[in-house]
Amino acid sequence: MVVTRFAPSPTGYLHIGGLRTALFSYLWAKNQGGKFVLRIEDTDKARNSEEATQAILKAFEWLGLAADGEITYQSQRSEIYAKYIKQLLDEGKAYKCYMSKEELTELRETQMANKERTMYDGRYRDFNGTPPEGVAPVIRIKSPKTGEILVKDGVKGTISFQAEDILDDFVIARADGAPTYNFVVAIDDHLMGINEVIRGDDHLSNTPKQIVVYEALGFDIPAFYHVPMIHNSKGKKLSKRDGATDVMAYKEMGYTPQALLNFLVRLGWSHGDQEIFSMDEMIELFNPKDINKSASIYNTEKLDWLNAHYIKNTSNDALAELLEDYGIHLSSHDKKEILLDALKERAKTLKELASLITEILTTPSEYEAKAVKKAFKDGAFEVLEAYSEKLKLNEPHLPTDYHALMEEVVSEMEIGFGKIGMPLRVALLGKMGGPNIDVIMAVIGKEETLSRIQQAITKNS
RNA sequence: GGCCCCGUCGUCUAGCGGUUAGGAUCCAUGGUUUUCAUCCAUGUUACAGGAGUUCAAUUCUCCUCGGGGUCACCA
Repeated sequence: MVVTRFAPSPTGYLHIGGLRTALFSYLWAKNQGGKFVLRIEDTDKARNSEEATQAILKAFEWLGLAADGEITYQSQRSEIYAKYIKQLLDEGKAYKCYMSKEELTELRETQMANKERTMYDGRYRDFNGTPPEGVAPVIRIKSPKTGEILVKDGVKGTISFQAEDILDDFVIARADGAPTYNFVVAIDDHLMGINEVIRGDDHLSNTPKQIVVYEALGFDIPAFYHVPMIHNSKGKKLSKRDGATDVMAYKEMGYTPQALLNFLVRLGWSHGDQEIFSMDEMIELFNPKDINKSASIYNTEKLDWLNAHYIKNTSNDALAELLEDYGIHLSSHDKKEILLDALKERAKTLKELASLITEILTTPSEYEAKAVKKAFKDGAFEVLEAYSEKLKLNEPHLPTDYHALMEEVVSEMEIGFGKIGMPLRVALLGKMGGPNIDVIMAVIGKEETLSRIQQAITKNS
């Protein structure tokens, strides 16, 4: 069974890049009928926080991505790691290194001065003398000094590293006993049964080290898929400084989970010419072998388009529910259908939709000068008065009813349709743009329409 | 700097030796709309460069250039 994972370190909110690798992992697990598990890498007490973990979980919840099984916290597994450290020590595959931090720094500086690769020189690898006083040792693993390390990657192909180029006896446990990242990752992935690792390609150069750990421990090496980075417009790795990378900020901006996920799945992955993917389609069609090799630049133009698309194609009931989070309560509004039908194709975001709704439902407090100048001229008020009179004598309900009354006025006064449309629009909204006027009137009703017309005339004569 | 990865329209991408290099987005223009938006149509724009292999290279190989990632007792 395929088991994939998402393993964030809780140092902050969930960002776009993390979400995309999480999505890929999720989709592939589901596609394979496997499991997608979540592991919180909270070994660095200084930088981690419980709030960050909660923020990540909250984002997952908003997006509807659920992890299978219990969440694993590395901070609760120290005895497991200690056991493996002891095992490697006992087997002679790891050793204690008594080099002080000062000595290490000194070594590095010398190497840099000689333009050599900075690496640990292995001075305690075969040490069996008396350890120096007052130095708490770190544990280092014995890495191969020569030879080829092959990383079989499902995205990039097989990558070859030379041990002498990249490896040294790296630290697997700090002086305080805490294990390091490359060590625990290998252990956890193995223990959690993870056999397909999908992660950012910034981890590619870590992989040989993890392979060293896998081999020392006799574990099977999982399949790797290193997905390219998402870059900012400057071509650099997307970071928190690049504006909205907090996934939850997208909710605030009015994006739907569906649009965000669809946007992300197409960043670095494609299925022919298809642009729109439902969650079911993503699951059915996703395959990590189709992931791109090159990094992509983060640009939200397409996200806006997708979001508009999904808003247009969401049922009014569902929209009304989504709008609750944006301060719009429509569930009991009797003209909900008419209103949403008219507005949902005009908004790129739910936030925009919310403000469009507010705009219509609120009596205008002011009138745009330009609109007034253009609409309220030569006899415009007479036409408005005529329409008011017509309204008072009728009981219109639907947009078509209001429209019919407009037609009557137009034909009785022998004027063009523009002579009533424009003034009415400005009277109702205070500006030029907007949805069909008959729709607006039907939504706000006869009384409010009459009152807005009167107010417009009073305030603008 | 060492090591590793990458390089098709501005952006997201299709392509997997022979294509008028396709789609989407963006932008522009036209149509629809009393307005705006939607929608529809049309259009501008790309194989980083150079060698080689081949009857034929965007596609395969090498080099150059460009970009990125990584080199911790951080994850």
